[in-house]
Amino acid sequence: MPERRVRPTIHDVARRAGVSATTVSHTFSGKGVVAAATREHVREVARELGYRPDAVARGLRNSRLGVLALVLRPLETLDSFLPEGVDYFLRFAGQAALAAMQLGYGLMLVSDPTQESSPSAALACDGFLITEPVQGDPLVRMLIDERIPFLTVGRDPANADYDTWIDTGTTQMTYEVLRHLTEAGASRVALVTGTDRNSWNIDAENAYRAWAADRGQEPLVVHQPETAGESGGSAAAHELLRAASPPDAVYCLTGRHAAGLLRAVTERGYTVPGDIRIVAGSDSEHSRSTTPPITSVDLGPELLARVAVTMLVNRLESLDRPIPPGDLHGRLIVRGSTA
Amino acid sequence: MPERRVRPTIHDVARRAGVSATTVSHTFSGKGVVAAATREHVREVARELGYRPDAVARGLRNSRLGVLALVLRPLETLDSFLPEGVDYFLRFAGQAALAAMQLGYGLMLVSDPTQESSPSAALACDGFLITEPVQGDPLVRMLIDERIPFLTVGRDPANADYDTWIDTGTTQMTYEVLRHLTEAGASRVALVTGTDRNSWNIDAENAYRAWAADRGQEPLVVHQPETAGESGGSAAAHELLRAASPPDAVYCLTGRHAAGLLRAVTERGYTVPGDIRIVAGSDSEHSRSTTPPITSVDLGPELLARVAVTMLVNRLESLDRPIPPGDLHGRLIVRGSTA
DNA sequence: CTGAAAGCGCTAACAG
DNA sequence: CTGTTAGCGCTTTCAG
Repeated sequence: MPERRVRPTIHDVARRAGVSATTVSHTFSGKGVVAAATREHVREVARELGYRPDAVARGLRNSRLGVLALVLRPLETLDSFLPEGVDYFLRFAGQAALAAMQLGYGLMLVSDPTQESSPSAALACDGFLITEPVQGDPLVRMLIDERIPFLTVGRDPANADYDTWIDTGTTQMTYEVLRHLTEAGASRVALVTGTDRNSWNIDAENAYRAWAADRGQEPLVVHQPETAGESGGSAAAHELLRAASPPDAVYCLTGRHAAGLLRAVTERGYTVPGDIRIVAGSDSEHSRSTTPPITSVDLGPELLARVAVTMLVNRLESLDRPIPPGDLHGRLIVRGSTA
Repeated sequence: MPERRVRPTIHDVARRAGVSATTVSHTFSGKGVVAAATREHVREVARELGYRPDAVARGLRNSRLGVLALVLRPLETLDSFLPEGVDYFLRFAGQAALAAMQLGYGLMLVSDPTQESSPSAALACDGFLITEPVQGDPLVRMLIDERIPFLTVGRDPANADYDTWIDTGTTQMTYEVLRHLTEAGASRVALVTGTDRNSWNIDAENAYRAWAADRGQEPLVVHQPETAGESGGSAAAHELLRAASPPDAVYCLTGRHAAGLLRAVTERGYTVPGDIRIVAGSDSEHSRSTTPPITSVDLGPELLARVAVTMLVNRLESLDRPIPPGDLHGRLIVRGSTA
């Protein structure tokens, strides 16, 4: 490996400028008081030398690296080769990175740092963003214990010890979907959820059960691992069609389950949306490109990400930057599978 | 802001284990020689205390943070609110992050670190990945000068001083698209490129001009800024239709230009693909959801990202991990706009 | 095989 | 306003 050229240090600048290292430090950190003339001179010399403060050394002193960590929980349960159907997380990550940049931070994608295997740089981040923490999430626990600032998108369903989470409005959206299905002519709606114990799955199932109870209906719920993808959807289809009173509408929380279910019921000769209406809880390539395309919930990850980053940075810096306005609760995109 | 709980340091472990800090350091870095029994004991104590080496302090000594930086060049010229139609970069970033994780690295999304405004942590990264560097890219220059390992996806068209770049096969793909259009019945093909001076735009235009010259045809090229999006596509349409001999096929390198162009020509009463065939050089939501859907090149960012990360880490560690196999040159997805 | 000592580049006190 | 001093947590000679 080629040796890195030695970057000029604060001492090089100090010597060349005829001042002390402290003065250089102060002119760059803006902390101490430096005469305007001195400051100008130091800046000038630094520019000549190509000096830039070293973030690592700086971070060592003030434990502030200028980096936010992003943990995309559900990605960790997914296969290594990122399948289609996870638009949500990529859109979230991309937007979060941009927002962080604009606030002067880097955004690092990391896997769970409670795992020994994770890059140790993860622990050095200034704050954490966690999407859809799982029930009793060990990372949330650790961050609380270590007093590291963090924010979760969706809450840890088993942890009441923190309030730094963003409500993604799953309950409300579930009712909206159920209403939509009813209006589209469905009389018996089933639910297919994933098996991760996160608030998304849990809140949706609770809302569904409450709704069913309200209507005096027997709830019809199937669980399939998120990782099962389309074949999980197809398995759910078989299970549902065997039921005592089979559904005429299915709400699948994941796009891949929905796509698999659509294919399975179609192959069995049912028409969609004639015999069975289908809605996906997360919009994705998978839901758009089927025949018919699947009515889906667009969770609006872009806005969610911007809001989350802004809130976290506000916490980090005890500031009050305005939170980007807008509805965090997603919207239903009606397509052929229910229309 | 709450004060962080003090993490145990190497000294805490040393004291508790009755050894010196050096020994602890050695057992964790694997560098020196430590008796097996001692090593076990130290590990044990460290576990009790919840000790994990501090990546920042460690990085200070050996300038190795365990983090890869990813610079998505074209994103920087885009509006802050990430528009639809940039699937490519998000898919690339997501996959790169996963690949990096699996090799024990974090992946940090950063903006150009030659800019003063960028988070200074950016400079501390061990290696850089740059997608589509621009002509005479200042970041590439800087990385060469500073001897920081890097890899570009697409080359810097004006910099022959490095060979650590991945060929995305733009030239070859351009010919493939032109052939496809010809086979679809086109006799006069125009090209719409972006204005960023990167190898993607440049190679495509060169290939197109060579192809036109071969056929003794007058080339018909329009440039529109990437940022212009759909309205850029619509502007291109107006320009092309005014031409002395208007095209019966258009190859738009960006998905958003293609979508705008499709709309504009349709509004003017042309049929697609009857009167005009359209191909987009980059697959995206925009190209899929139009009527008709637009034939597009899927650049395969997932594989590109995995290959790039693996190659970069190999360089960093002077290793020879196998490069994920597969064709890096993208594939054409034929849709209604040419069929 | 183990440990003492000397920093990596920077910043936080505190004196001048 | 500026400089001196003393480390942050870890690694690295180099002697035992």
